[in-house]
Amino acid sequence: MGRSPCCERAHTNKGAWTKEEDDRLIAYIRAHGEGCWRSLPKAAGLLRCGKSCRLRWINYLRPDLKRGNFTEEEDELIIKLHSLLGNKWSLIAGKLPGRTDNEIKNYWNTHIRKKLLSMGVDPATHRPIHDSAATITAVSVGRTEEKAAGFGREQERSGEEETSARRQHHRPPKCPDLNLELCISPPFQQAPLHPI
DNA sequence: AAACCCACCAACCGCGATACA
DNA sequence: GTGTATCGCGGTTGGTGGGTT
Repeated sequence: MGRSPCCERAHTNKGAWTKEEDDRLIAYIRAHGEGCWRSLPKAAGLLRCGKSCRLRWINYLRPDLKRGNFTEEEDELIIKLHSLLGNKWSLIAGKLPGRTDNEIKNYWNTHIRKKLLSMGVDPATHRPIHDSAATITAVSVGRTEEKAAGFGREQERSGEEETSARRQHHRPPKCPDLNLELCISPPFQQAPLHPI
């Protein structure tokens, strides 16, 4: 037996969201709050699967989203956090109020990667590209050899990988020399939307 | 002006983790 | 303790718009 589909595909919309769908979703969450994504589409009168609703809300509709260009400070913070955490985009997003994991992931892949490469830094390992033995990193934060080897190999896109990052899923990063006070929490806490 | 290329980003997919019966 | 449903994450895809030839 396989995993059951997350939604009934025959009766769900796909692709770009319409204004009306956005409005419905916003209105529903304002009234009832987040949660129970599975049943939300039906309750909100949306022909979407719960996953899609959740993504749309988190990545686009949430009122506390910052949007707009990333600042230099945000750039540096992302690089720093990535050197420590690897592709743990949700954790990184947790340290950047108003930014989403998807947004940061996209930004990394389109901007920061190139920026680091142009600086001669391997975005996967945060080491100088032609200095394989060096322990110097692009950012001046402490990190261990073990982490350097374990993180960021995803960029090879060879199928053989995807592994290390995934295997470390939800495992706290080993950073004995740093206390970033990492915790899993929504990127930005505001007063609850729903009056309950 | 048209065709092509490229960068960006919203959205989807698959899977592991977690909750719950 | 086990099986199933649901959530949440990271990787990937595809549409679109802007730039270039």
